[in-house]
Amino acid sequence: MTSITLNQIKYVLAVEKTGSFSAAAQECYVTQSTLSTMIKKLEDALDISLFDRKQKPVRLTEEGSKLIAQFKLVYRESQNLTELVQETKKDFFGTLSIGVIPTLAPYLLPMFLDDLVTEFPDINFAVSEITTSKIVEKLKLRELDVGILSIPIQDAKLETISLYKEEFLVYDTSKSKSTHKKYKIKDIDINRLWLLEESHCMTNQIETICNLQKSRKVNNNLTFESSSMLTLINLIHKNKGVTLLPKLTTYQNNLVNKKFLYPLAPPIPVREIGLAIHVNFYKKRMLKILQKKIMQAVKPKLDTPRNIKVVNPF
Amino acid sequence: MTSITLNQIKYVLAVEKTGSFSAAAQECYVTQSTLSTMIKKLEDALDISLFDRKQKPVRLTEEGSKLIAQFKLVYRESQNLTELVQETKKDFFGTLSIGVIPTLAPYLLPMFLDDLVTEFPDINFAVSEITTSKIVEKLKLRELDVGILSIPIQDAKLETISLYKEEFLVYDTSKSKSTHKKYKIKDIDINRLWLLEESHCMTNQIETICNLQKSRKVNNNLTFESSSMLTLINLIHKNKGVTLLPKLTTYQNNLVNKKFLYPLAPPIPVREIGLAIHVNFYKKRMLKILQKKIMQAVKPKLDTPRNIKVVNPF
DNA sequence: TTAGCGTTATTGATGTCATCAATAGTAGTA
DNA sequence: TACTACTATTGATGACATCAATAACGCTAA
Repeated sequence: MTSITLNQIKYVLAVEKTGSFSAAAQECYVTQSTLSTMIKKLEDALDISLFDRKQKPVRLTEEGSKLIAQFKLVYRESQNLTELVQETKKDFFGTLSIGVIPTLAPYLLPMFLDDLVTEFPDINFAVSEITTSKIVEKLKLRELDVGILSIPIQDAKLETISLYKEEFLVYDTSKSKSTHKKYKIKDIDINRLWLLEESHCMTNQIETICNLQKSRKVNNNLTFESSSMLTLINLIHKNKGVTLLPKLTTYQNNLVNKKFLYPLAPPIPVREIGLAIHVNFYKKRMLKILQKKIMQAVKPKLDTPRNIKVVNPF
Repeated sequence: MTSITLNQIKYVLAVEKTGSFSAAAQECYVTQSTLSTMIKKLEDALDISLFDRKQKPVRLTEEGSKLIAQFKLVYRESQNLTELVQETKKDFFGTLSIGVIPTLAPYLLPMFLDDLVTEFPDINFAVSEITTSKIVEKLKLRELDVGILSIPIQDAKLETISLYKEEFLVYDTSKSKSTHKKYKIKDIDINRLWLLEESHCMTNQIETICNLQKSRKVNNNLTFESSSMLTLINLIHKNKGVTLLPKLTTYQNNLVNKKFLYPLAPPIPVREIGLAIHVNFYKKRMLKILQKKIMQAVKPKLDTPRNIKVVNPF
């Protein structure tokens, strides 16, 4: 024996309201025969006649009258559940912990974070600036919800969502802009190349672009290790050095002097930035919001060149 | 998009309670895969993850936690509805209007009515003693719920339920019992035959049994019209008359002298008594109760002879 | 590191149920 | 009697729930 369904209840209430099977069927967007069959099926299951069809309009039986209030209550509460679901989906609440790599945080976060925090006041955003390896580790331990980093990353337990592609520009303080139209990779004076310490993907990416060997030293008697873009750029200024900068790092960045920026010749090396989550991450809707906010903030500031080469961060 | 079903709610509550999909599946008497699929289906429809499967035991998500109380409420109210249905089926309430023919009422009603009224105090029994034609008319007008009468009756709008068959006995006050073993139809002295007025089925039945013509007078200068069995029998006593009596009229009836009763030879004429209702009568459960009560009261008091002939009441 | 175990997810086949179109049946009216 | 409006019934079909089998995953012990 099958139990009462909410659909059947809906049909019963429609007949009670309209006093007509055919009108009720219209209200429920089914045919009259469907509604007739389903109400009969319910009556048979209950072993109770709910309606007296011979009366015009159709009326409840005495037994039907005794039950109708409870039918209404069940249906109302199920509607309340549906409404509560919709409200729950509208309201974002809880905590979203975000890890951002240091070569992104200073330029990307200001682009969207204030807007995000304002629009979703009930969400507790916990943002930390950590390297890719830390992000991966914490994601896997489920101590972090989402990372914003350079992709692809290869880990079976993680999943990534692409946000945008960002070209590398040459930042060469030894030259003036009028000298070169397009800077070729081979034009880079690797003896003046400055990089962040090795835990940064961007470092790996630049080394890949320039075909550099690992464990390279800048000068014969100097080992430079810093995680700070600020330090890096100031040293470049002082020593007429050169490095590669992702395009967004140069956007509205007073630290970077535009006259030392050179686009590279195609295929233009780019880094791809995305979100990373654990495969069983369940706050999917917050993720979507984050994704949307970032892309909305970034897209107007980036062209997407045609002839590009995504540089692997490892 | 399909809406939430009570079955899905049941599954969700079982998982919330047990903290395990497989345990919940057992509780719901379905396989784990069914339960897993259906909960996933619900989550997809709602676009909300209700459970965090990675925790052991399985736990509600924050969103799930916000919704679970309402899930419980809907389910509880649907259970309340089911319980109310069962209660409604147990309780008999309202009015049952019963029409009984006069040749039955005096002997049949005392057999079961007190028992019936006592057992179902919430039912309002409205019993009236009226002839078959009045019963038929009122049934069709829906002014009467059920008639107790001699069947068959032919009417497309009515439906009958057989209760029992009741043999006719000869009641002949001119003879002593030792004279005849079995009374034959042809032995009836039709000149001393007394009958009720013509609106009574029993009168028609006796005339059919005895092959009498209609509009017959008892005596040359006397027209006898009465609806009262009491009058009939008293006149028979006074005039050494004869009539046919259904067997139940003779049961524990001090008015009838047993020594004047004679069984008839086979094929024994019988009248069949039954219930009549309108085809759209909906108080079926009360009807069943009435049927049961009558048959329980009558059956021990009637043998069912083998060689019988049902006499049509018309 | 591997094997084993317990648990959840997925998939294809199958049974069950809801639905519709067509039509029968009913009652009322002109 | 014909027509109309309404409810019931029936067979075909599409949608859905279910199961068996197996994959995938995580944990633990050897």
